[in-house]
Amino acid sequence: MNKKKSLYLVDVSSMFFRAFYAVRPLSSPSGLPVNAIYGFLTMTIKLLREIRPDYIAFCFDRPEPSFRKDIDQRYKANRTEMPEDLVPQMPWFRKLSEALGVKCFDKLGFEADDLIGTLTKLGQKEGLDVVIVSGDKDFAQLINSSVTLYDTMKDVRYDPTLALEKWGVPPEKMIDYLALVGDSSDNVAGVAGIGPKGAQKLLAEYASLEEIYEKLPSVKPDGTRKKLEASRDEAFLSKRLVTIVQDVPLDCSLAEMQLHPIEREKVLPLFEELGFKSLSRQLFGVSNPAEAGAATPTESAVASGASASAEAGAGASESPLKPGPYWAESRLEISELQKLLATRDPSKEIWVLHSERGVVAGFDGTAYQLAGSPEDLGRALEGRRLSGYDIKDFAHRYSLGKFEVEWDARLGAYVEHAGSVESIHDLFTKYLGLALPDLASASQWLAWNFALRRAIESRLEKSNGMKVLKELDQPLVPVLYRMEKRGILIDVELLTGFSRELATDIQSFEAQIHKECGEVFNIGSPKQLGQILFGKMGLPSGKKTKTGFSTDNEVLEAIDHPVAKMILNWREVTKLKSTYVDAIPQLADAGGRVHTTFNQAHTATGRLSSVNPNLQNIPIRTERGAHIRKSFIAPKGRMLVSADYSQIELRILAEITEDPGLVRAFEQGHDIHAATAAEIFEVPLSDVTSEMRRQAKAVNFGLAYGQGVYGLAETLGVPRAEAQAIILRYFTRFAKVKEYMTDTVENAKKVGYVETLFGRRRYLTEFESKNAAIRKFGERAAINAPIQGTASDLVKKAMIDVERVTGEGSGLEMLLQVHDELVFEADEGLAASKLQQVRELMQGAANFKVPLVANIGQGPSWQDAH
DNA sequence: GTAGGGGCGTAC
DNA sequence: GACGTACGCCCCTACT
Repeated sequence: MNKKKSLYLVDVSSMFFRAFYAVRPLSSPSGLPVNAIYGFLTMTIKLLREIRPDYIAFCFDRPEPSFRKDIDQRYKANRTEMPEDLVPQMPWFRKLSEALGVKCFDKLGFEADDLIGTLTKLGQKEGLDVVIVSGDKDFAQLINSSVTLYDTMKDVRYDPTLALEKWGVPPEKMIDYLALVGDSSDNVAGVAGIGPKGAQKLLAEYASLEEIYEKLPSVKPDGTRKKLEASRDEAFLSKRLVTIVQDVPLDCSLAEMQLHPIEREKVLPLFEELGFKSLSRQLFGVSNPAEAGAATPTESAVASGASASAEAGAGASESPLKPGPYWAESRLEISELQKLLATRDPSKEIWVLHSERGVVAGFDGTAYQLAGSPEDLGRALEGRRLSGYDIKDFAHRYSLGKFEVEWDARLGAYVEHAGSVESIHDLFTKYLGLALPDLASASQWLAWNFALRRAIESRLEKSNGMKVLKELDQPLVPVLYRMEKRGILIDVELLTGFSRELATDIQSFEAQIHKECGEVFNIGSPKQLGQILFGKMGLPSGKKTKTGFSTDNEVLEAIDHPVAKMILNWREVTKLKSTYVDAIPQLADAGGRVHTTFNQAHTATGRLSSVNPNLQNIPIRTERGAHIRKSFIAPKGRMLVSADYSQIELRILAEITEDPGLVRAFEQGHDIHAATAAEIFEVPLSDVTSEMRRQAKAVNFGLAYGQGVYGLAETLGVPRAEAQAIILRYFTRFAKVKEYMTDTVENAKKVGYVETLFGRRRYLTEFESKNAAIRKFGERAAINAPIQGTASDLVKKAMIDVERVTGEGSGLEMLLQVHDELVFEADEGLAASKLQQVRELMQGAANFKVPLVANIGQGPSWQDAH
């Protein structure tokens, strides 16, 4: 888990070219185009803060031609002129690099590649891990056991093994490979007619270009020998051109390449000139560091047993890199860790932090850099109370057993401000105003994590978010961890068979559609489909999208032509096949179980989301969809159990609004849609027709989303006036609901956020927009978030309660959460009282006036459990 | 070859 | 523009 020091060598030209194309046109206050500069800075900052090299150098090409032009006049002669908007940005790359404290190199007569080659050699001599940052495959020739090539765009690090896999030749043959293949972007000819495959074949047999030509007579007299003969001179010339020079006379020492702290007084004026306000904020936090909440990282008051001699370290405003050593530091074998913890109170907090540099553990005033096997770490932490960042992820990485969460910074930040929380680096910036906290040592890692905790907690206290964090999100972590670890069994054979059936269906639909349309085209391309249906066939087109005709379900359903039906069928089957039937088995483990990951710090409302695979959108509504639920099964001797809340969001709407009509309907246990229909159509419950109920149901569904007249009219397929009338009657009968909507929006505009009944906040900035559509969107989100969010809080609470009476050894284990539904695996002979207990815990998850109702079903598959 | 936006469709 | 919250597939574009 401990590493050699690293030297990062960056090929700057490849970086800014990528940046130029990747970032939309931007200009500075003075009109200078700055998109490439902006992209370059984003990439650089990311590299500095997330990778944190020990040494780093940026290498630049010079505008003058290099020695390669003297070897061959054609070299790089095919290069198109630099884009007009990039030219004035050129001087800035170097200026900014230097301001950021990065050593820069260029040299007349040489290219960046040669400087990188030379510095690579230097780094190796010094015993460093050298990482070349570039997307250019030419550098593969430099790869060896201590040199890797890092393509930031693809986030791949090529070591000798990966390089062999990628280019089919080992790094030491890469020069010969390039000489054979050539490089069209540099106008290096190579051997005409020989491409990657041919070169790989040759180099599998021969050691080098020289050997190939020495033994040319032994090369098979197929086309290859002729091609080689014809291009002999080009091949050797190419080899000279692609060989990176490793002994450029450079006067430099390693010390100069040490990563320096960013000096804000050098950088800020440049950023200001360029108009990079957001980058300034990102790098340095708010302009007044005092506002950042914790510019002075001191020891967290809650940390158990931490060094008592903590003193305030330097504030971010003085030096963003030194939190000061608050903790003693030591290296520790995990076997030793186990001994150390043996006599320690398990309820006392232990910090655990995972990073590229390994694991840091912290307790009793000491930060330990751990060494040893991941499994041993899992055992050593059994039954402990943990603090860190993304503990669920940590638990999976180190196969934890039982544990509790004292503090999870990812969740803390999420509860503090709902919305996607991805990296801890963003949190350092957001809460501490730090661009580059120095995290080189275990104690520094811990010290900054303490500071981060203090900063987030102080905001949580102000917003009353602590309760949500401590009572809902943190206790949920071990529950979700176990659910993910268990996974759910799928019937792979059933899916395989279904996949074949779907393939046949797809073929037949395709044939019919192509015949009907009179030509073969890609039905999956909305563009082609639109042209055929609305252009060629003249069918009635409906809506437009940004790029052309809309071909969505709604439009197709309105078309009275057999081909429209066929396309709808085709869509359904291809969707099911590609998204579910074929994709899910690929994610199953050896035992046929799939393990989703619940993202607990992502949605705007507090809901969970599910990825890899998403098991929260498994089809259910159509007949074919139900087939897919059939393939989620329980193992022999067990059953699947599904427990879902009935009408949870409408009940919450009733609870929040205290609307007497709505509350009464639930208290009396009426069919809520029928009861709503009775109210809005002013008929006795017994006289409600199915059409009235259908309309009321649509109104009920639309309500929580802030649906308007237009939307309801669309859903119901009635004129706007009629939809308007229905809504009007609804709001007359359920006046408190109307009041809630008005009040919520008004209050949200005033305070900038909305809250769930549990106190979870969602901040809304849409009201400040000049765009009316965006403001309207904010209003609907304000109406919806408390409802959806309260439901989500409630289910989280239920899960925590339920897990206390279920889990390993109980005969009933929770596997999935689908917003208002919990899915379990149960022993076949499980006592009915156990399920009743689950039901009651769900119904009692909150102390509401409105009754909560949960229904439980069971069966051999998820489909049957409903 | 590939990354990202767009279109679309699935769930609650 | 018109219904909230998600994830993920395929297509297309514009880059390498």
